[in-house]
Amino acid sequence: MLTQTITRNAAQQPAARVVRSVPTNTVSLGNSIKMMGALMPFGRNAEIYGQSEPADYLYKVVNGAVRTYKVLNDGRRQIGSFYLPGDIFGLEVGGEHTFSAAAVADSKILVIKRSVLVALAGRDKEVARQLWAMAAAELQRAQDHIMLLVKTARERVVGFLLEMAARSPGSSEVDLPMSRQDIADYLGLTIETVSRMVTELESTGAIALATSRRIVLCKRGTLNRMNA
Amino acid sequence: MLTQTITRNAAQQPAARVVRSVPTNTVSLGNSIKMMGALMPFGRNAEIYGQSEPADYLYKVVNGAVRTYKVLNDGRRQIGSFYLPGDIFGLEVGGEHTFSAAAVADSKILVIKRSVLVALAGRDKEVARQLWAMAAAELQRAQDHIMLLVKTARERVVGFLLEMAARSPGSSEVDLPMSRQDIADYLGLTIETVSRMVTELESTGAIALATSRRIVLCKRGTLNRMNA
DNA sequence: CGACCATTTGATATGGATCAAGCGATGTGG
DNA sequence: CCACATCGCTTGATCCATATCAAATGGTCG
Repeated sequence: MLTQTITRNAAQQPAARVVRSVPTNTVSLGNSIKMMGALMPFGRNAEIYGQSEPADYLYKVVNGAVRTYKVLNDGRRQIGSFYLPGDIFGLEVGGEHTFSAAAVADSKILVIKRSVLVALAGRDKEVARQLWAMAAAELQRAQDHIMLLVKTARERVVGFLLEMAARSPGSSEVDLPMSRQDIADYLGLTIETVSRMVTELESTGAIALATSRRIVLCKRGTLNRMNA
Repeated sequence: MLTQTITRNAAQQPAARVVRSVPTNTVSLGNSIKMMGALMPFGRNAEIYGQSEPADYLYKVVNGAVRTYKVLNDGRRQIGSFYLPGDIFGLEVGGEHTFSAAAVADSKILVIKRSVLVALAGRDKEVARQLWAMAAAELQRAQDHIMLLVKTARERVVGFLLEMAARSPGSSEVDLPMSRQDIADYLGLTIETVSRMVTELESTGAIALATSRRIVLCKRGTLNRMNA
């Protein structure tokens, strides 16, 4: 075992906790809610929040990408989810974060005070509905992840690519913001196995690599069939 | 692959959908809500609801045990969760069930109309809070499950036993209502591997088997350490 | 008692991990 | 602007954990 790769130091940006009196700008959260929030930049690998810190803020990815993850006692890292532009993360049901969060690439993140939103939800049915929808999305994500993790390496990689494609604007071409190591830690595989599976898919013509991070899904039927 | 074991027919009890004018009895749901519901018996392996059926009811295990699961195209079965007495299941965020549910052993299940509860939640803050807590528990379960699935076979089995122990009344002795096949399908392992790991744990004295379904956790420290 | 089902045990095969090295791109300092 | 270090990714060789295939054992119910 020992997938290692403990996020090496990094964090050159101020941590999210240090949100103080930043100039508030009105931005849309979810679909219809207009919320006050602070737009913060995070450098690649910068920590946004840590596991078991109080979950006082919600975050919306404006651009870039974010991963949530846990590091086990022995150093193995498991990525819980990736969040792409438009996605909201950091919503916890309990009082504190169950995962840590870090920027996968340089990102701009909208930071919203949780208490504001929760208070609002108490009065506004629509806000409450959206909070529910976020929790729902989170649960769906986790359940889909479970189904991925019991498959073969090939199926996991295919499943991952299809998932990313479904979440991307141009659905036939995927731009992966994360490294092979991130993918490996998400899929419970090693970096070598991920790489080999990608190579294999390419050699069968199921996908094509514009660059190692930019993948074209050629044979959608084949891929969908492999997704079992 | 091919863990197979497609739940063989079974279902000798009327399906839950057929809930009609059953004599309603008042029973406690969660902690404080008193709800109208129908108590229904389900025989071992009887289907309670099927995947992608409308989620019109909530269910509370009164006694026995329930599994939720999905069957993949190729026949592999993945169990999402086990529910023990006191647990509530069947709450979906969307309109329909994302898993199927079946009784692991002969069980009595309290069936509650969802619409009644949701309507009530609109008026009663406490009910709304409890619905939120249920969703939270569900998410927590899924996330814990993800962390289990990336571990070694030994760790998964240990993690499973500790989880079951934590949820059981007498915490040092566990009565497993489910078969080895159920455990295997929950952990993403084969029945043989589960059996071997149990045998191994027994031979090292970490656990003892009263019967194959009744397990005593002897060396809790050792087990916790293996749980990484 | 005998049939059936769940579980265990054994022998072998294999998918993915591990160890190791090579390669290409990116950026940095001289 | 080039030389070189670094980093991310790929490729290769080997090992090992778990799956697979097969059979024995044990418990339960008619």
